[in-house]
Amino acid sequence: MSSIQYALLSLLAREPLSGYDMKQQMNNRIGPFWNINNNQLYPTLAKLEAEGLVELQSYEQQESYRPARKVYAITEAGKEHVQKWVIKPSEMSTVKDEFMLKVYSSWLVDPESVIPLLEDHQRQHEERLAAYTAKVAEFREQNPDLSSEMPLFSTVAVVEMGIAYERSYTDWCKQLIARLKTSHGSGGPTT
Amino acid sequence: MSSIQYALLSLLAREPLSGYDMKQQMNNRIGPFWNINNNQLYPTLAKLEAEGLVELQSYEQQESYRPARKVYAITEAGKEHVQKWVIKPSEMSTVKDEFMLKVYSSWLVDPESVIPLLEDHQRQHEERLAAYTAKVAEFREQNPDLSSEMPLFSTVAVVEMGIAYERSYTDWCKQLIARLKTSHGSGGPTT
DNA sequence: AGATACATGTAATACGTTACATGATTTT
DNA sequence: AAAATCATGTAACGTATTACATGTATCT
Repeated sequence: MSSIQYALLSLLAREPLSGYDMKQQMNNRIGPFWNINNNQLYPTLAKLEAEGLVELQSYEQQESYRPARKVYAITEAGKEHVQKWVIKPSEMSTVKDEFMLKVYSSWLVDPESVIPLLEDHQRQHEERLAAYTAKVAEFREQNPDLSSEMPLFSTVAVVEMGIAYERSYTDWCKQLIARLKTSHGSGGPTT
Repeated sequence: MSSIQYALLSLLAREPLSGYDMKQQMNNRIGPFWNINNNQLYPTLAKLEAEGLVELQSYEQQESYRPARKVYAITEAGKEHVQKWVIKPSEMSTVKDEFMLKVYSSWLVDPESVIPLLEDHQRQHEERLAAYTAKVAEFREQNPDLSSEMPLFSTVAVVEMGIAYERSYTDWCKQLIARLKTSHGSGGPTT
């Protein structure tokens, strides 16, 4: 079974959701570590339903022009499936960051051209860092005593990895920009 | 043009290599941020050659039972292609870490089962951290005055991101393990 | 006036993974 | 005796991306 199926089950293990909801949550909550698109979402949901891991909980007819909202819930079998998967040892994943590939070839171009790219990525990662930091603060305020059997405990853990990741990325960008600026200055005058 | 093509060009921009060499380097040097397998490698190389971005530099016949070693070099067109790609602004990539998905669902299982998984990942990431740290030290010793137009400058930059990433991951594992242990202790006695 | 939100879904294409195939030499 | 190293490549399958399709209400 593929990761995307577990991703959907992980969301449904917390509360019943529609496909639309799942997409929102995935791109907002597990956001830094997974994402999904429609063409994976709907067939995967159908597959999970056929396997008896999720079931249609309600079929709310909307304003007629809009498709009916199909809310799914995880089944007992689905929950057990997730539990078995969680405790199964796994290897580290490869990151696959195209920007790192670019940095690996950045010696081929003028530092003047690389610095704006790094500044742009720094900004992007700083934005996400701020968003995650705010989110964790909000969660902790909501519930100061998190214990490991609460869904929010795990949510916070994942967002905290997001924070650590974004902070590292931001710091690394800053450091490399500084290094490129001095390395550029000692290279020779441009004017 | 896909990332994998740029990955191969990025390697060949530094020195001529065989397909086999490229695979080794990718799984060792840009390792944390990209990887490749044979079925992508050889057709992609053929495609790059057809597009005139790389060319066959030599065709060394080996011990007869072994296929001839085909060494490729980047062309001027290939180099320009890489340069244009490097300075093109790009979005952040999504990480897609299956382990984070598991942590997101870890509230469903006993902390006693989660701790070993975290310890295992901590160990894996610590190992890579040590390897990258040693590599950077070696690079810096080889050449203490790195300037931005040297390939090694970029190599070091990428490996340093690797170090930052592995350190964050390791620290996060440690912190979460500690938190699970206290959270577990306060949960109630098992014996 | 145009973009965004809601809500489902499909078609076509591109990309990635696992396993297989050859085959002697060297290391464990 | 078994596994890894070198070195190329292919077959089959599974996963992911982009774009499209429907259709109104509301926000900018």
